[in-house]
Order: sequence, then C-alpha cells, then structure tokens
Amino acid sequence: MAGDRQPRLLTHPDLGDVELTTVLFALSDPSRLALVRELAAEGPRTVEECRGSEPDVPKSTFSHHLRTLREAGLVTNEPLGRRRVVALRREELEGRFPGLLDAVLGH
Amino acid sequence: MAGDRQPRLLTHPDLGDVELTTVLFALSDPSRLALVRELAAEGPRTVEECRGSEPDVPKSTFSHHLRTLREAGLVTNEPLGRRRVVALRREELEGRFPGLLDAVLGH
DNA sequence: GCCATGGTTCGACTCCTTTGGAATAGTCGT
DNA sequence: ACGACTATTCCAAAGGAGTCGAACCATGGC
Repeated sequence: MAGDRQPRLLTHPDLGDVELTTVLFALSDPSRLALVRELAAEGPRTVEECRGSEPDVPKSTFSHHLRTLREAGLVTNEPLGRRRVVALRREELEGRFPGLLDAVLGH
Repeated sequence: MAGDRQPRLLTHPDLGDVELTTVLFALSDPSRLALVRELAAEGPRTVEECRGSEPDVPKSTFSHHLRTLREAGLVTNEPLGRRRVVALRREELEGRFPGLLDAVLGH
C-alpha cells in the first residue's frame, strides 16, 4: 500500500558495528545501569513502567538515557500501540561480548 | 626512623569502595582500555614502557589516564627507583567483580 | 650539591555529556 | 476530526572529561 508509514521506528545498530568502549560507556552511568538491571530482571517493559522506578526524572532526560543505551546496542525500543516497549538485547550481546552482561549484572 | 618519607606514594582505593560504574567508565575510553589490555598481556610495566605503545601522547595526558585507572581501582602505580611500575590489580578485581575483566579482555 | 631523568600536578582550553523545558509526532477513544 | 495520552526530538544551559604545555617533585649519577 502507499501510505505504509511505520509507527515511528527508531534505528538500532548492528551489534557487529558496536565497539566495546561504547557499551562500557553506556553502562557507566548509574541510572542507565539500574535500568539495564531492571530489564534483565523483569523482562521487556514499556517506557512508562521503566520510568516508574525513578519518577523524579523528567521524561526528556529519561528518553536521552534510553537513546544512549539503544545506540550502544544494549536495548531495543519498539512501538506498541501508543506506548513503547524497551527490551534488553541479551542473546545478541552474549554473542558479541560473551560473559560481559552476566559479569555486569552479577552485582 | 624520623624522616622516613616514602618515595612518593600514590593513593590506591580499597576495591570494596569502588563502584562498578566507576570501573566501567574507566574502561570506556579506548586509550585506557588499550593500556589495560597491554598490562594484562605483558604483565607489570614501567610508565615509560607503557607509553612506548603510543609515543605521540604527551606525558601529562598519559599520566591523567593512569590516574583515572588507578582511582577506579584497576591498576597500581608504585615507585621503583626513579621509575614507576604500573600493574593490573587482577586478582583483586576478580574478587570484587567476578568475570568482568575476562569478559572485557576477551575482545 | 648539581644536573639529567622519569612522572605527576597545575591551569587553561575545548568538547562532550547531562539535564530539562518546550515543541513535536504518533496512537487511541469518542 | 478532535482531544488525551505516550514518548521522542529540539534547543540551550551547566557541568565534567580529555588534551596538553609548563611548573613542580623525587631519584640516581656525577
């Protein structure tokens, strides 16, 4: 069909193109690391649910952190209705950086 | 004895006090990560030897990176004659963050 | 004691990151 | 089509990190 405009897709990097230093940097912020931990423990969540853990953080700030994680290949961010679902790219990360995520999550 | 002034000791943090995010941040810079890799592969080296890999980097810049690594608990920096020896705190790191260093060095 | 050597610290500059308010865009219900 | 809801992007302000020359400090040799 003609107007098959997708519901606002964000770009996700191929993990093969992501540098280790980029991943480490994304994880080096306490807010972002906490979010990754939460996703690892609870599974995929909407942005709203994620934000529930730290309600004082403005939406734009939170969105920026999500972007940093997404561009580092750590999470996906897909539309679902009028929400968005954030998910950890666990298997892919394990393939690219074996043991890294487990080591980071182990604390 | 009275004037037992030590040969210029730098302070090294107790690894129990070091946050994971601090370690990840220290490792998130390509120059610093390369240095850690080199120390892991070659064992302890003098600052001069370390600097040999990247001769174009000014001494002060290199020293700053060493400081960041040291304050993150990743390396020790001890005087030896008029040189200084830099060493990876491997066993200690393994105790505090099991698997982390191996995962990072695996690439 | 004096000088050369090896390294850190200081200070200044630039760039990037973080932050957050406002504007914008997509989706659902009516 | 309109409004409510969810979330990103835009833009600017403030803070922090990287870079590097110059000053400083400690050690060893003469």
